Amino acid sequence: MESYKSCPLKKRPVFYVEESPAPVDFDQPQDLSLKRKADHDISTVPHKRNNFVLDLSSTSSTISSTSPVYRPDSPDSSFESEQPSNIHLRGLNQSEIFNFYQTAGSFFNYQHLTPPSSPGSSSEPEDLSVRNGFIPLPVLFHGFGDYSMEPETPKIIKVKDTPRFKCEKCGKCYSTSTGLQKHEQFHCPAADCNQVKKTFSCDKCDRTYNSMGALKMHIRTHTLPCKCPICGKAFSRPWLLQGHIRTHTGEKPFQCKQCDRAFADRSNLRAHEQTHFDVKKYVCNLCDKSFSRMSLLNKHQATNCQICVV
DNA sequence: CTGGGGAAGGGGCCC
DNA sequence: AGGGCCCCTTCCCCA
Repeated sequence: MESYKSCPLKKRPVFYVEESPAPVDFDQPQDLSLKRKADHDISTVPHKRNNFVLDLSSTSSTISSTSPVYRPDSPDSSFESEQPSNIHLRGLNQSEIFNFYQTAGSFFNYQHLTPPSSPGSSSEPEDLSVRNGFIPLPVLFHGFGDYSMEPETPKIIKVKDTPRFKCEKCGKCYSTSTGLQKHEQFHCPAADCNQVKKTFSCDKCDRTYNSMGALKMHIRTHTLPCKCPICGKAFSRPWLLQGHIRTHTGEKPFQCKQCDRAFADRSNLRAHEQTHFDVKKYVCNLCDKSFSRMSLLNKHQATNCQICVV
């Protein structure tokens, strides 16, 4: 059983529940949209303590619910307040129970949902195939008090288990392509597969970045979309152009508090301010001489520091 | 030669 | 996703 507790809600795998008595159409891609469907409006749920029954004894997979519809993927619904209080399995063999856990565990997204042993494993759970006609989950949902084993007359809703965006490596399902891309790129901390993180490389210089946004930002250094209206010099970012324009206007908005000097660039002011200190920011750890800039320290250590050179 | 200033590049974060 | 901003860094020039 995978836990997605550490995943942002929208990035968790989503299992889709559709209110319909029709047979499951496994050929159609699952609609995993986070947008609330009109016929699934959570506002129609009269109470939040639902009894769910999964019935796989018929040809179509169904979940029965004593309440109209539970929509865990509704963006407006609170996971904490709208969890079903009971789930009952009916007509399942050991393998089907295990499969239910594999899917419903992600669907309901509760780390509290303890899976049974996989079929054929050494630690077979007790035979729960018949127990008042229903199979209770060994561990239900913490914090929801009603653990009655007797569901009320169920309303049948259909379950589709065909994900639209599925990770081919680990099988996790996502509601959107971007969700899957994020998963493949960075991986949920709770994920147990070990894919290599995807990188985005620049076609022009082969530099690589760990996000498309970072790559796009880098590409601007090649395209240089920001042009100076005065001299025509091009820059990668607007604020670089802004700083450049100050060289034309002579504007120096960053003034030193220690002296009267002013600078067009904040970083240059910061470097200048270091010159006022007896002990400057960048200290040689061998001879204790300090410098206002790292470049000076590096230069010192490379050529001038007698201790370093020796 | 050294230190400082000017200009610019670029990653990361926040909105 | 993109812009703005912060911060650090680098390169070049000059006194």
